[in-house]
Amino acid sequence: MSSTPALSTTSYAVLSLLALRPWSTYELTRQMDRSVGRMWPRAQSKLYEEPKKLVAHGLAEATAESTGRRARTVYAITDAGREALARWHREPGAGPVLEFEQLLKITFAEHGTTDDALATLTAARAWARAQNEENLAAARAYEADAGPFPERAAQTMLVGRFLTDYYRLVAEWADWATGVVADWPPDPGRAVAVPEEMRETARRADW
Amino acid sequence: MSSTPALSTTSYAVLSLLALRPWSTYELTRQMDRSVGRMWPRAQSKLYEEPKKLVAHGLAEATAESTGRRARTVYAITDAGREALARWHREPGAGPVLEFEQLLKITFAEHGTTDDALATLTAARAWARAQNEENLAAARAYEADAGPFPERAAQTMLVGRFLTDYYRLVAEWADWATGVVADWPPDPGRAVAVPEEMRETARRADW
DNA sequence: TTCTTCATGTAATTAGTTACATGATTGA
DNA sequence: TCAATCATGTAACTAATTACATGAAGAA
Repeated sequence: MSSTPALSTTSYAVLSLLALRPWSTYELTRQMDRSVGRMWPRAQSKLYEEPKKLVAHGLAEATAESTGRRARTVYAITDAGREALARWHREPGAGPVLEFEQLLKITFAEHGTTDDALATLTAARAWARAQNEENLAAARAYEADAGPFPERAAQTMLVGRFLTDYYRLVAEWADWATGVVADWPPDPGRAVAVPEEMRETARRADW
Repeated sequence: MSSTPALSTTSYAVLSLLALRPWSTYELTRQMDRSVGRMWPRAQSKLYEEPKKLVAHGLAEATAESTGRRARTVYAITDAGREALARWHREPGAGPVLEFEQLLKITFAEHGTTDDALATLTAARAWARAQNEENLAAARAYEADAGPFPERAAQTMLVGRFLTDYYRLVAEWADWATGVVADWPPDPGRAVAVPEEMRETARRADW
């Protein structure tokens, strides 16, 4: 009845990090940027709230520390927290949710110019390249046995494989689409679908 | 100063649909489910708000109709709306944002059991299969020249190709990961990364 | 004629982002 | 010693979701 608000997936994401080791809130935000944010992106300020919720539920403990006259809070998981995590893992979870503004623009390309569409595709390509940069660095680190949390390499590899293939998918799609759009007339409203590509698309959907 | 709230990507998504033809709000929600929702998923109630915002900005017009004693509202784009769309297309837009709870669970698989992880992967596989079902139906329809908005086939194909490859990526990843996890001991905390797969992951990231 | 599903909409709530503020540390 | 960046946190706001409500149309 009295209510600490219910736990969300974001709560479990933070709790999962706390299961690794204690972190200060700022450290959590950094870690989120690098790792978890790839599959569960959340704003920094959210990461200042969630640990408080975890404490209210008894899943984490807060310790007040200080650097000079400035306070900081370090959070650690509790036994109840580990149990809550285990329960969470027993549910299969939600499938991927994609938000892709650039793809939305391509969908309705006829309201812009062909050059607009090409620029959009170039931006998508650049995005994939930039994401992959960090990904590649991480992969190399693990190969050289220098990745963080080496005892978790098995899990990290599963995730790394997905992300790698995902970034590559975006890049390859953007390259292919650029080739297709390059043959469009200046007004995309007059573009005609290439029959061979239509067939190939249908073929790929058939598995 | 006085403020109709600013336009969001969701606003432009709705406006793009209105550029195709006028729709009632309910029709918009159906259309969103089938097409645009794949790359820009939004709750139904949102789609009742956005058109009002478009009207306030002068980008759409509302017409009150009725079915019996029940009112309904049909929205149509204005010339200013088309110009706004064209301006929107001049900006390259944001890259894809992924939210993938199942991948998050796999990342921290050590807090559940190996069976939990396998169940999560099975769910991911099923999700991809289900999504692809509709996708395949649409691809076949276009192949048979029976898709909606045939004059937009060129754009539809670009988008269809991305989604097809994306769903397939999820399925293939889930299959591969299932094979890997099947060899884990019951406690994923004791799982060891397969060196050959590590190398392959790094190799794939290198493009 | 009743049940179910389609169709239409609003209200309440929550999740999340943007913007701001400021102390500590480092390096030019 | 000043500027820049790292570290820490809150406040205000907005976007989005969940839940609800109810009329119309078609099926049993």
